[in-house]
Formats: sequence, structure tokens, C-alpha cells
Amino acid sequence: MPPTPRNATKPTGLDCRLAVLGTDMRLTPHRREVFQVLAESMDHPTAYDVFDRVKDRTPGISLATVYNCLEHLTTHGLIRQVHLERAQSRYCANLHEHIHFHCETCGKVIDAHPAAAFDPTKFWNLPAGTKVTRTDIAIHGNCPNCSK
Amino acid sequence: MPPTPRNATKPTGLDCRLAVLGTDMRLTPHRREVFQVLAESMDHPTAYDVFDRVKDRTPGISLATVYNCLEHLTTHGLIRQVHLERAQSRYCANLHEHIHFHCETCGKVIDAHPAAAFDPTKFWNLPAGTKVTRTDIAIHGNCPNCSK
DNA sequence: CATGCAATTAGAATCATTCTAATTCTAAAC
DNA sequence: GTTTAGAATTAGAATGATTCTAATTGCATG
Repeated sequence: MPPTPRNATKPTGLDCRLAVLGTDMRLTPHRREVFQVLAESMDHPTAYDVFDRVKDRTPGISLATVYNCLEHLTTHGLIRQVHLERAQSRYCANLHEHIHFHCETCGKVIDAHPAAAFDPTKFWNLPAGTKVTRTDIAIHGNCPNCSK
Repeated sequence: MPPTPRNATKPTGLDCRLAVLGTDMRLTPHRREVFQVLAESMDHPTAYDVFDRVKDRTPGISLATVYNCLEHLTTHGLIRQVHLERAQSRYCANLHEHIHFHCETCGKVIDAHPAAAFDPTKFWNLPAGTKVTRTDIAIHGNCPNCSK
């Protein structure tokens, strides 16, 4: 077993993910905090929301740093950026394959996990030779609470 | 047959749509021009693109007016607003049911028409009691030209 | 402990869009 | 035809999210 590094902290979900994904991203305290906040948030917060929550644990952190951290975490595949309409970006630490449901009444965003394999080319005609890499799906409507 | 109104102009797609949809939107020259430009555009232009094209026929029109017209046409169901990621809004005069394919290489947006009925609730688990009103779908990848 | 590069910061800049307030136009009423 | 009320249009300011800039700080390595 390799010696524990001097400044080692308790492993978190982030360490796990970094290990699994094999990324080489530097793990700074800010990035760790931003990830931690996101991992504890079930509501798909915006950058500003994250900033607001991180501030309490890490006073002095700037919004720019939060944007930076979110961008790094996103490009390294540790979190997901969520876009609904043209509203501000939201972030999500759930890496399981899923799409988002958006309640038009209360604004809540709910993760929806796959029930069956989905192949977009079965449902829409694309020009021959098109290569699909990704399908962006958001379901809109009313959540159980709001449709009562 | 009712008498032709004094200032009647040649009927356009817009008149048709207004008749079909039974909307009561006032048909001003600007709105007509904005619609016409969009109807002739196959590339899902942004508000600014539309402004740029309308300018040539209607010098002096302002970007604010174009935004206004696009909004009115959209809310009256005469055109569609398209959102891809968090980029600026694009507009589309194709009212046939369709979704959009976005080429990640050249940026082109292509209309994809339905090949089969699609029910999102068959593919993703939503909490019991959820009411779906709309599904937003965009396919990303490479168009035939760019995947060569 | 120096060195260099990455991270962080505050604040400015940008970009799309919306708002405001003033002006002009239109359609219907008179 | 003229009046009038409401809608459309305008330029420019304001907003809000995000990105950029330039300066500073921190960390890892030699």
C-alpha cells in the first residue's frame, strides 16, 4: 500500500470519481467544495445557487471561481451541465444516465432514469450519413404535486 | 365573396396561417416582412440574422422591432422558437411537427420529421402522477457532409 | 528556497435579450 | 374625413448570465 500523502483528507465521492474516470484534474479545496455542495444538492442549482451555498463553508470564494470550478468539473466529466430552454445553466452531480423533467408550474427539475433503450433514429428521419453522438431531451409538464 | 380591402396585398403564407390558426394578430408590414424573411430562410436564423436580412428590404427597422415581431409571431403560433444548448434563440417557420438535428462541426441545424409515434413515458421513468405536456428534443452529431 | 505554472480573484467586458419612455401608426368611432 | 384610443415601433438604456482580463496567490518540483 502506498504511503498516505501528507495532506490527505477523507476520501469523497469526488476522489472516487476521479479514480474511476482516471482524470488528472488537480483537486483544489475550492473544486472539492464546489463538487461537495453539488453532490449534496438535489435541486439542480444554478452557478449562482452553488456560489451561495459554497460561500457559507468557504467565505471569500468568488462567483468567478465557482464558474471556473463548475467548468472544470464539467469538462472533466465529474458533473453535468443542464440546459432547459434558454435559462441559466444548471448543474447536476448525478452521473447515471438520465434526462430531466421540468415542472412548468413550480420550476422543479426531476431526474428521470431510463426504462428502456432509446434510439432517436427510430423516431425521426435524419439525412442519410448523419452521425448521432448525443440526444438532448427534456420533458416538460406538471409534477405530481402541481398537477393535483 | 367579401370585397377586397383597400390596402390588400398579395396573400402570403402568413395570411394562410393566420386564417388556418384563426388568430387575431394585427398584420403590420414589419411583422409581415419578418415572417417572410423567416419563411425564406432554411437555416434557423437568430434574431440578429433575421434583423440583418430584413434590414435590406425594410431599411430603418430596429433590432428591438425584430425581437418584438418574432415574439408576437411565436406567441401566436405562426413560427417556432428553437433552443439549442444555451446559445441564442433561433427561429423556424416550419410548423410541421419536427425536432432539430444540430451538427457539432459546421453548426448547421436540420429539421427532422417524425418517422414513428414517440412516447417519452415509455423510455424514462417519471414519478407517478406526472403530467407531460411537451418533450424538447435535439439530436447532436455530425451532418452527412461533416462526417465524411 | 526559487521557479514556473495553475488557481483564484475582483471587476470589467460582452452578449443576448428585455425594458422604458417617447413617438408614430392604425382602425374604428364619430 | 377627423378624432381618438390603443397597439406598434423606435433608440437607447438596463439587465442578467457568463466570460474575459490582468493581477495576485498558492502549490509542486527541482
